[in-house]
Order: sequence, then C-alpha cells, then structure tokens
Amino acid sequence: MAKDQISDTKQSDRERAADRLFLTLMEMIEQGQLKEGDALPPEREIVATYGVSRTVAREAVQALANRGLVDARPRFRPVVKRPSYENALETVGDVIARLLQGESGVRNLFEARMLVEGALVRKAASRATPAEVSKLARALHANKSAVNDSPQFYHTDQAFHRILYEITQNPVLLATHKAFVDWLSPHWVQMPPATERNQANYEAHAAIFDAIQDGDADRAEDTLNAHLEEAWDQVRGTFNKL
Amino acid sequence: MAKDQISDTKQSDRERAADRLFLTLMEMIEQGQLKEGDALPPEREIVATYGVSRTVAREAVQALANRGLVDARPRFRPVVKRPSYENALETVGDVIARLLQGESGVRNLFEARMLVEGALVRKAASRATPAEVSKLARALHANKSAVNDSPQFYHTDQAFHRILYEITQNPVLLATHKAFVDWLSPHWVQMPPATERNQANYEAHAAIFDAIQDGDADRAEDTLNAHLEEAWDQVRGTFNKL
DNA sequence: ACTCTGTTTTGGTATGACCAAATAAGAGGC
DNA sequence: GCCTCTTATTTGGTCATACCAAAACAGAGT
Repeated sequence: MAKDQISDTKQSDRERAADRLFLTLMEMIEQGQLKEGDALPPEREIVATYGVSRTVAREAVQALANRGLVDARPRFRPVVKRPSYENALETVGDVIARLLQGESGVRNLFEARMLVEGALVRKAASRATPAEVSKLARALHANKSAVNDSPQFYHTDQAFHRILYEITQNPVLLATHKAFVDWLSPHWVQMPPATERNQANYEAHAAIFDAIQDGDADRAEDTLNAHLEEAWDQVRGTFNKL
Repeated sequence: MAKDQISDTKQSDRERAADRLFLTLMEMIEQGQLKEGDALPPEREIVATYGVSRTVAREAVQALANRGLVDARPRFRPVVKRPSYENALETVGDVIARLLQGESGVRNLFEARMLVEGALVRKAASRATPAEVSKLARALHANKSAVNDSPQFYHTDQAFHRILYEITQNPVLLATHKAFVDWLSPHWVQMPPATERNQANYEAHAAIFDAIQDGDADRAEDTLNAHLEEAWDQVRGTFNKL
C-alpha cells in the first residue's frame, strides 16, 4: 500500500545553491546585463559578489557552458553566447555523435533530414515569393560557379539547402538545418573531392529549383529525394565498403 | 620523451581531468559497464578509483547529468540513463523553454511540428503497411473512447500522433516527437477541458486516418494541417487575449 | 610600434572539513 | 516473520584554503 501520493514533483527538495546561481546568471544573460561576447566575471569575483564558494561558482558556470549559454574553453574566461536553439543543440552534439555511431545511426538522421527538406521544398514550390525564388536562384548560381572548386562547392551546396530553411523564417527550422549540417558533415567530409560529383549535384539542385519555380510541389519533392538519396549513396561508401 | 601512462598528480596535460573522467564514465555507460538504472558509485569512491579530487569527480558527474546520461536529483545518487536522443534533448529543455517565451516563439515550434507531421502523414498515406494502419486504427479507437475523459483524451491524442512518428521506425523522429510534446505541452495544459473540443479533435483524427487509409497523401496533409491549425487557435487564447 | 620579459591574475585541481539529508542497521512491537 | 520506529553511518552539497601552470597584464628594451 503506497502511502505517498503519485505526484513526485518534489519541490520540497531545497534547491542547490549552484542551481540558484545558474538561474541568476542565465537571467543576466537573457536580459542583456551580460552581453554576447562579454567575458564572465572571474570566478573569485563571482564568489565575492554572490557570497558562495568557488565550488558553487564553478558548477554554475559549468552549467551555463553545458547549455550553450557561454563558451568555456579550458583555462580561458567563459564568453557569453547568445541564447539560441543552435547553441543549445550544439551542447548535446557530442552525445548525439555517439548515438550516430555506424551507418544506420547516420542513416536515421539523414532520413529525418530528407523528410524535413522534402516538406520544405513542397512548401517553397507552393508558397515561395518571387523574392525568395530569386534568392534561391542566386544560391544556385553560386553553386554552379563552384563546381570546379570542391571546398567552395561544399559551401555553396550547404548554402543552397539552407535557403530552403530560411524561406520559412522560422528559427526552429533554421536551427534544425544547423544541427543536420553539424552532425552529418563529419561523415561527408570524408568523401574525396570529385568534380564530376559536384556537377551532378549542381544539376540536381537546378532540377529542384526548376520544380520550385514552376510551383510543382510533387516534382520538387521527388527531385529533392532523388538528390539526397544519391548523396547518401555517395557517402555510404565511406562506411563499410563491401 | 616519456609519456606517463598512469594518471599522476601533475596535470601537465592540456585537457582537463574532469573532461577525461567524463569521457571515461560516458564510455562505461555506452558499453554497459554501468547499466541503465544503476546508481553511479559514490563520489568518494570515484575519487579513490580514478585518483582525482572530489572537485573533478563532481564536475564529471555534473557533465554526465547535463548531457542526459545520468539523472541527478539533488542529494540522491545519480542514476544511469540510457543514452538516447530523447534524453539528450531533454537536458536543453529549460533553455529551449526560455527561447519559446511568448506566442511567436511557441508558434515557431508549432509550425515546425506542422511541417514534420505533414510530411509524416504523406509518407504514411503512401507507404504505410496494413499492420501500421491497423495500429493507427487502434489508437484512433482509443482516442474516440476517451472523448468524455479529458485527461485520458489528451493522452490518447498524443498517442495517436506518436504513431505517425513510430511508423518511420526512426529514433531521430521519435525523439522529435517527444521534444514537441515536452516543449509544447506546458502551453497546452493551460486549456480548460472541454468535451466538445475533444469531439472535434477526434473527428479530425478520424479524417486524417481515413485519408491515410485511402492512400491520399494530399488529403492527409490537408486534413492534418487543418487539424493542427485549429488546435493552434484553441491554444492561442491562452496567451494574450487581445 | 613591436617584441621580449617579468609580474599578477585566474582557471584547474587537490585537501580537509562540516552539515543535513539519505540510507543502512538495529531495536522493538504486532 | 513482517512492519515501523530509532539510531548510526554513508553520502551529496557547500565552504575554506592552498598550489600550480597558463593566461592576461605591464614594462622594458629594441
């Protein structure tokens, strides 16, 4: 017979001093008292200001770092970062990277990307404004110009795809794009440069663009899927080459 | 030049001892030496085992907690959690919650959800197996049965939507669903219960299901969008009631 | 203005200690 | 034996102090 209530929200637990300090500092960052790029006060100053031990001060700072609110390199003063979905997601990147081990893990993430991006091109095809289309056109042009310059091509490739996310003007989706790039790119950069591949990818981008410009959502999605599936095949070889 | 193999007291290494210990513990969790549900060894035991100070041991444990690898309630022994996208995303939840402040922030996340879920129903309509369809049918039935029980309806509502993600058998998308629910629900639960609303939502679910069963991707997406947009209007009132 | 150098500051780590809450162990009652 | 209450022990949270090496700073010299 359980006597205690189910509600396990134990607010009765006295909060830890480190957590309190963490909240205080986080609010200072949010409210701009600590601006982006600023260095955090020295630990000993935090100790004096808030009347806590260095242990607590350090734990609070570490908590800030782990949430992407400050950038803390060893032996350097932590620097305030702007709170954003991107920075928050970045902090879990190393764990995500572990979860992505092996081909199937990467494939899962890549499929998620295909799903999202497929929806984005559909949306673009049906609702993109002329201004947005021309923005995409510029990105496509830049991509074409870089066919013979693999590093630059890689860059313009990502930029092209990013436009698809930017069109939504949705910071959550923007962050999603960054997450895809950050977590997928380690596997992509292993591919040896190849101009022919660049050319093929550019043509795929062009086909996607055409479909969007024509307002053909189905074709846009299909060409995008074909493009990404092909890209996957290219990367796949960097795993087990059997 | 001699490279010391044993961790000696001198820290001439550039990397921090806490980071090293963190990695060590993380690998132990990954490799199952520390199983899910297990409690971490007492801090003083970690100190003895790895020859580090308690400061370092505590920082490492905190790092584990901040990445969702252990569940560390104040004053309790940290409990090992299974590494997963869900647990990783959970740790940034509090920062995300801040970013979501105001109607527009929530709207952004909700739009991302609409985009993803729209793609999911399309996929379901065109590729769902009979087994998956019947799974969805069961969820729909459970949802119908709960129309008069708002808490239960809320639960079956989420379950219905989750099936859409489960069909992909993609852990990344599963985690995405959990993130949407976790981050959006705080705003949803503010709505007063209303049987009529439940009924309307159930009917929307049924319409979506029909479209999927018919293999009509366009209709599935349209009905889903209508459903979510309606849900948004319901929630919207909980913000500023201009 | 720039590089080199000595001094001060600051982050990383180690110790040791204390408290209060959690847990384990023991005692007593049914 | 099983359950509850009490006591002893363990353990997490916090503080204070100290030392080292790297970083930031301040001058001196070119």
